Amino acid sequence: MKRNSRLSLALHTLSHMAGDPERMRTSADIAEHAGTNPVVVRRVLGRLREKGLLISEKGHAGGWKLAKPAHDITLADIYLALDESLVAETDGAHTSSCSVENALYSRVTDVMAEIEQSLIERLSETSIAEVAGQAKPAH
Amino acid sequence: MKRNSRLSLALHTLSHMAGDPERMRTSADIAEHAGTNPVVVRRVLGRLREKGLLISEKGHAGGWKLAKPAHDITLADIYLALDESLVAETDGAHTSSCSVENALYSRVTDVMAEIEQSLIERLSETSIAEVAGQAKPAH
DNA sequence: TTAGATGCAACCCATATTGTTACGTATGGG
DNA sequence: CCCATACGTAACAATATGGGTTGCATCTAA
Repeated sequence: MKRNSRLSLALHTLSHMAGDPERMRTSADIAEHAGTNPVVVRRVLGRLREKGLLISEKGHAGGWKLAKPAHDITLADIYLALDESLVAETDGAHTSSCSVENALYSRVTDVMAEIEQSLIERLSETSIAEVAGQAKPAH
Repeated sequence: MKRNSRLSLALHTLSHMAGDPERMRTSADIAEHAGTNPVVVRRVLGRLREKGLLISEKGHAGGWKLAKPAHDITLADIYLALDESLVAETDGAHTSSCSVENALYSRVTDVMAEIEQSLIERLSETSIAEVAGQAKPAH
């Protein structure tokens, strides 16, 4: 991890929400707990709303809450919703006249894609409900 | 990958060197091939010299070349020499008063460390000699 | 009707990265 | 002995990104 106060903020916030899913939280409340700014909170959580993880409502009783059961939201869902790929090689083409570079590129790209995939698999094993201290549901 | 033209430059350059290990290359030559600046090349390759992967010499016949056989330099060696850890959580402490955050942090940190380790293992399976098209040496 | 909440745009500031110029230093050729 | 050549390094500009802040429009429930 590195440039991911976004990811930290999202993970932290949703894990808290998992502990009391019906409670509406305002961006101001969340920002205070996370030590940041309401606008920053809305920016980050807005991405998660677009991906269907959160619901936001305006007005008096407005705020944010989970869009589905906490057991159905994994750390991978949050990671993916923020588009923070480690591989980040969506370039596509990359045709160089240098054969060494091409050989290198395909090898490194393969490894990175593989690593990215294992990261997602590992993150998908944990739901925010578990992080919040709730037991894993029996299947 | 993302902010690593450094890593790309290093991998590309050393892979080329593997194809003709005795040839001394100047930073100007390397920069031209890589489409960048000689100073940038010296900056990046300087790190690899510190880690014992390269040798540089000043003066007339000066330049850069591999410090050891190409078969003994893996992609992981280069990755590690640049200190471009994906995990990058050398912070250490991280004691929060929030139990949810602590639980989350330890879980995510574990996963990231594990992923970083597999990346290094995968990269260490390929030497720059192989990228340059040379066969793997029989053990 | 209005207070309180999100949505969003427009900034400022800090940081990291890359490119560039300039100059010091070492080294080998002539 | 010169000096051209190449590295070593500092200093600075340009750019990109991220985060913080302010302001205002919009929606909604009390």
